[in-house]
Amino acid sequence: MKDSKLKVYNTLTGEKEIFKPLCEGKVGIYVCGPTTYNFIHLGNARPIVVFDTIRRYLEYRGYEVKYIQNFTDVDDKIINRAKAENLPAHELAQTYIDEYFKDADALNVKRADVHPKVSEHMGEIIEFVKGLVEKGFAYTVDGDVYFAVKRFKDYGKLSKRNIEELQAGARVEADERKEHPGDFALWKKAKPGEPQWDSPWGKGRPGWHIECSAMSGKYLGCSFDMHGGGFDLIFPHHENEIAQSEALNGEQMAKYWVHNGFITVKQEKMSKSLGNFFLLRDIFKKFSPDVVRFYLLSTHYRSPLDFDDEKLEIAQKGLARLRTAYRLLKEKANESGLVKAFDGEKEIKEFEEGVAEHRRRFNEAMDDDFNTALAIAELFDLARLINNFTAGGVAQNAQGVISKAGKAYHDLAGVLGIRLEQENADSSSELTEALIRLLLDTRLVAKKKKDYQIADEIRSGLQELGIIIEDTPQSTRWRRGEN
RNA sequence: GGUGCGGUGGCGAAGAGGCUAACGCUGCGGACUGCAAAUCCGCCAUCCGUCGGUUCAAAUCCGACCCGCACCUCCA
Repeated sequence: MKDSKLKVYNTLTGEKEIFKPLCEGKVGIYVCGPTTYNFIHLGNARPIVVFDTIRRYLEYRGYEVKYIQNFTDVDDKIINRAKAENLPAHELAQTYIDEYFKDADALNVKRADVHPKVSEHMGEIIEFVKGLVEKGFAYTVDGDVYFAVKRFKDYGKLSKRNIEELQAGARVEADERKEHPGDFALWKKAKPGEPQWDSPWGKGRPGWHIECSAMSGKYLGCSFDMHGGGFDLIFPHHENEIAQSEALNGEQMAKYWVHNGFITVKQEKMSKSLGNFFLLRDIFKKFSPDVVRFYLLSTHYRSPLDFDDEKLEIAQKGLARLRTAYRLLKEKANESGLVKAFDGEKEIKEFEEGVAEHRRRFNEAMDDDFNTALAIAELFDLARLINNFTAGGVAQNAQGVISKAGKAYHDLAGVLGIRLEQENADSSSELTEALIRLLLDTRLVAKKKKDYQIADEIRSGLQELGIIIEDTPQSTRWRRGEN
């Protein structure tokens, strides 16, 4: 297998570039995580799943990945919501951090190496702001500290705008105290009743952007490999992070800036302000987290992805198809010699080569800017190949290749975080399984007597209970319905 | 107004100079089945927003235009 080159689209340069980590074999990734004032919605889930998949792929390719995702737990929205609910802000934030993990775990998202919180990094943040003031990139006005965009010559390089344009298009009224309308707060003076911390400029709290600069620096260093988030973070959030970090450290903050596209609803961005958002846990009532993850990866991460139930139903069917192939393979791997005396050498060889070919193409797809849509297509092809091979049963002499193929198939799906083993949704006790078996045996007797009415009644009765049965020449197998 | 992204079969979605335009869903035909389910096989875009241009060769490059979306303000 020749080692192809991984290419990544870099927002900074606007091009797909060969991925070359700063330090060979190691990758540092920082992803902007949620502001924890509510359950996460589908739009929040996309970057979480996308970057988790990127991480998994890099690990699969042998990189040692250090993955950081923050929680913004000090913020206006949290404060407002806490007030409304009459709760301490930190308590509210912690609640939704806990809830975040429930959703993310369900989506099969691996935990980051560190999930830093703003509230636990005040020291680093204050030091950072102090540094910027000392270097002359920031100024103080009445307890607030602002970053002066005009003093940072590269300002606008990520979002491709210049400072004059910003001024022209500004829709917010200029704050008279700022040197330039584009200047943003590094530190905000405390208002009564709000969470606050001591600082050289008096009591206050950090601005939004500074946390990511301070925390990424702490865990990944001044310069790291990849920084990710949604498209809407390019400006102003990431632009400002770059300004802060590069002004202070004098070196490039992150080498690759990676941004995912939006989830849309009827072609419009899903967002809180439009009110057209869907909470993940509401979607989970109808579709399993695995289906949601599969759906999110079925389109390239930079393209917009429209949401509606029908799309999820299609994803559900697709995932079921992949799982069926795996299930059948497992089954055949245990039915050795049942149907066939032996498989032909030629067929076995072709099958093995086919599997290797699909793995190669899967890698190629992922190497091309993490093209999960294409990678999934390879999974479908692999499923068909497996179904074909196992169709007539698998003989003893092919058991080895079939279990190897099963492992390869399972591994590739795992790179995308897709679980081929359907978890037993609810506890199916030994007793219920035995009872189902008993019914199926009874049905077989009925079938032998050609009493199809009884046989069909048992089948439809089980189906209503969510049990789907499939007759094979040898016996009858059963499974739980799709989900 | 500025900046960026996109328009591919009934639907979704890959492909970015040259093999029959992947893959999934749907539909149709067939195999298997008592009937199903699952699976397999076959068929379904002379064509890739429109009009020009470059080229031996273009969904793929260039130009103009039309349409949609996003960012420029908290937002993943």
